[in-house]
Amino acid sequence: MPVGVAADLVILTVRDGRLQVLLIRRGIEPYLGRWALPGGFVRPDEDLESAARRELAEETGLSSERIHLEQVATYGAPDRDPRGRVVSVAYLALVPDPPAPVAGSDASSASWVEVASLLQDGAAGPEAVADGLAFDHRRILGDGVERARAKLEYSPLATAFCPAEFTISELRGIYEAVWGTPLDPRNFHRKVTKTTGFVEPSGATTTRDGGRPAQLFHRGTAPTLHPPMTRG
Amino acid sequence: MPVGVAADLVILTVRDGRLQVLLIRRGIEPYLGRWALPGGFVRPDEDLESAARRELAEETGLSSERIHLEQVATYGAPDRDPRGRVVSVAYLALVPDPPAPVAGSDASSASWVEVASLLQDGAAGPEAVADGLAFDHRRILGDGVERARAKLEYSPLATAFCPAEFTISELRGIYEAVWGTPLDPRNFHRKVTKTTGFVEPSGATTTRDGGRPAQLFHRGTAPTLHPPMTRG
DNA sequence: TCAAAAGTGTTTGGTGTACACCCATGC
DNA sequence: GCATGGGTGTACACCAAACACTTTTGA
Repeated sequence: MPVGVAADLVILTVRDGRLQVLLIRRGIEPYLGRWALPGGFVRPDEDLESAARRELAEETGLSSERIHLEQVATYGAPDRDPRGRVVSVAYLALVPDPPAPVAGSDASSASWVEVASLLQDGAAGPEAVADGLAFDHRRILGDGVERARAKLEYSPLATAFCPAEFTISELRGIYEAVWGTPLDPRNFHRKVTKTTGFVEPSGATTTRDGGRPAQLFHRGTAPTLHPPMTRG
Repeated sequence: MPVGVAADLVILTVRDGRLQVLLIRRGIEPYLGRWALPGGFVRPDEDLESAARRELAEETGLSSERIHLEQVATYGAPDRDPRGRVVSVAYLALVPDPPAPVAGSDASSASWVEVASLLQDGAAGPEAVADGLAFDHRRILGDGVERARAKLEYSPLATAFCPAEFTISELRGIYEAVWGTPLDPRNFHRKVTKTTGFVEPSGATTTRDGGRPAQLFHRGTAPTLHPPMTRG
């Protein structure tokens, strides 16, 4: 059975207060000209996660080491790729805001696209993005986003969207963008700072968000959140 | 790149109040004579989940349709199988208590093994089960069990371990076996019956557990639990 | 009548939510 | 001073843990 194994990436970021995903405009058939998740085949002696990290570096130029990357699921319907049997292992990557708008490596171009416009209920309205994503990438994107949303509740994952130092407001902005709901700034502040190991004060302050100076924090060490954050 | 794609199964049940997993005694090299998770290669025109269901039926004789089955993760380290490159998609199956003790299809034998004895901290003590599981199956088992433990909290998954009709005590026994902690029978009863959509009374009662007759319930329709069950 | 398990009531402390209020800066 | 966002205090509702207590069966 000749089977290809690919690693596809759901690379998420929060820009302008909205959740966005990195997509590639396909330069070859099938699905020429359509948007697709970045990815590629796993090499003969390459681990699955190594392949995902390599693709991530190729597409974003990010020296992947510090980027959060986790496996989401594997997709293997026999007819998911018209070229033949391809099993795709999907990875979720979370990157802090201002990663270079990306350099197209081959004849394809990449860009950040708002997730909300891709996941409209119903089959990706035509007015959204062309005719929707290539292959089964809409489903993969949906699963990846759902994973991210769920993990924000019980893990400190939201900090993976932030630069090394951030304010509580900025962290709240991540939650609001990913969940799509407004949160009470005061209760959020209390909750985050009282959950041990979530964030730790760096001592510095900033006024970049306007108003009274805000304390800067960096990620804590807790692997899970007790108690969890609750969705609006 | 010649790559084999396999589906491996973590088949869990609760028997005698303890969490057990179905293992196969390997009849061929490599790892001849060692315990391993049941599984096999995905066929050319077969979906991944179909392959998992087929293996499940072959190993347990269970007409898989009503069995809970979900994908857990995919394992693809280049050296995980000495025969060559094999990427394995692991599935978690939960079966109600008394599935036939299994009929060995080929030269191998299958049996239920207590999970606790396989996952002792440290590298599976020698006294546990032979020299531990074949391949990277100990890790796969660990991931599968962790998935099950986590999902009991926020989903009605525990009912997948139960027959069509069950008492609240029996359901509690599932939680206690999977989590490995005792739960207060009174608070558990209240919590389960008050969480809408978790279980629904069938009207009948039974005294099979001794004492006062207990109401029988069947699974409800809620996909998730609000509020979640909490681990002791 | 007793043991055993089912199920209910009640108390108590913790936690999430809503919102009033004060603080520290830029303009 | 005033607008803007940062951060704290507090009242109330709800929920979970602990456990006393009643109910209904089999032996």
